[in-house]
Amino acid sequence: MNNFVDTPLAKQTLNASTAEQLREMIVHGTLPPGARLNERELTAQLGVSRTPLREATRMLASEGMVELLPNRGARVAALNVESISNTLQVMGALEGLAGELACVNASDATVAEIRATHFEMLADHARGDRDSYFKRNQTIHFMIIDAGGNAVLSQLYRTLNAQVRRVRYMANFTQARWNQAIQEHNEILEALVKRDPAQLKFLLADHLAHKLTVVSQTLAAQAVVTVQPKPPRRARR
Amino acid sequence: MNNFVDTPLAKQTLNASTAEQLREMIVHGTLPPGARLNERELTAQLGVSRTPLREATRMLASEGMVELLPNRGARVAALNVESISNTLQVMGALEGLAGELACVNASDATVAEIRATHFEMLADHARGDRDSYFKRNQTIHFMIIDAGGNAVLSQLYRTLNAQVRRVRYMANFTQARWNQAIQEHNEILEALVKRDPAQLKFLLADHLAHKLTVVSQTLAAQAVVTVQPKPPRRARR
DNA sequence: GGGTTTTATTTTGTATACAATATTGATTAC
DNA sequence: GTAATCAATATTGTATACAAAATAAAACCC
Repeated sequence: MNNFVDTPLAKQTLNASTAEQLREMIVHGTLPPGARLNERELTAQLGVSRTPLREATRMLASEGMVELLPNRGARVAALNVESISNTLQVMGALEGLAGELACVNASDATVAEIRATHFEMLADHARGDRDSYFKRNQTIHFMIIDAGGNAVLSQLYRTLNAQVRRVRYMANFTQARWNQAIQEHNEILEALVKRDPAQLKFLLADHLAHKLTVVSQTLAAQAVVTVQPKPPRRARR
Repeated sequence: MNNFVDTPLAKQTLNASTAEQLREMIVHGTLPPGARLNERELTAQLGVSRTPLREATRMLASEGMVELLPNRGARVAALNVESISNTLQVMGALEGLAGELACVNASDATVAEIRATHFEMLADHARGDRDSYFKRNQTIHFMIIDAGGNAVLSQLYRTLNAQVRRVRYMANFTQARWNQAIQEHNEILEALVKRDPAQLKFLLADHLAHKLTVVSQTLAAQAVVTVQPKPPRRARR
């Protein structure tokens, strides 16, 4: 029941794996919002030539992860409150749809699996294991999305989710909010088990709206985004 | 109030303009669903080298317009009932969200402009001018989407819409359905003017559900998709 | 003839080379 | 000193060259 199946040694083209690495670096914050993607540096760092690197950046651009500046290369997309708020709004609409679909389309086995994962997440909460909780939480949301059986929706949701993951909002995640989130998840599961589309839709949208609040606060606190320092330049003859 | 502002002679990079041309060819049907994108042929046809062409196909792949087959190039994404149905469902959710947002965020001037365009569309209907109607109809939907003021949503909607536009469903668009669509649009406008989010959301989702019906019928009629014939091969010495 | 292996050819993937644009440091003018 | 200008350099955009894989024709076998 793992959605991230991809044998680590799976042979793929360089542009694809480069795209993955770049995504990783952007989500992880190694390439912070606004940072220029210098081709010379990145090719040296990733050990590939410019061709696959450029193809990768083009893909990321279409995903909204980077911005293309004609004749001036690419930079990591900014991460302001507005863009994240926009993204979360869209994700809310998608989750709502997914919830409706899941109530209709999900097999009993799938619902059972979501339920099981839900309890594992409760265990994470009880232990106070935030890292594990976040992963499990993500998994549950992906499971609900996928349970809808709409591949376009699943694909889109993952792309948008990667954007949001760039915000590191762990710090602003208080115990009180955590407890509340758990309560929301209990209700979400209940609606799913009851297969109540309207209710599940509402709960998921509501859940995401709360997330928006937390993320907004975090972004406001983080204030201005990081930009990369510039290296010195070789002297002229 | 034109959303398609892009000076035709605007100087941009070759990969961007190539991507546009490919999109055009795919939406227009020159490159039918399932067709392989032969780089040699396309470079000759478009007068560019492989580098910008490949960057363009990578962008289209991330948009969902083409599929990438490792070591076997790219082909135009298939157009079956399922994928289109999935896309329209997502568009429905997005339109619903946009409707809610538009009721809250749209300026009176914007609503007035949408209203004006609506009447022009009624004129198209009265004249039986289908081409003009379709364009105007598209414009109105884009206007509502944009009126929500969520750039992520607007961008996503346009990408998905391009997919759907690949289905040529003119034939299956009966006069009865046309009349009904006009009636739906009347109600949509009314809800927008009244700024009733819930109602507008419902109507837009409903409107798109009807569109799904028509498109599904068309696809069922079109049956299996076109594939390109293979050219003969030069004899061996 | 039908199926399999071998070899030629095409096609794609990646690296590099060249061209155009942008940037930056130095130089100059005031 | 500051602003404008200019030239060196870096960076990006595009074309081509080379390598690897896939495909298709031919040769072979039975």
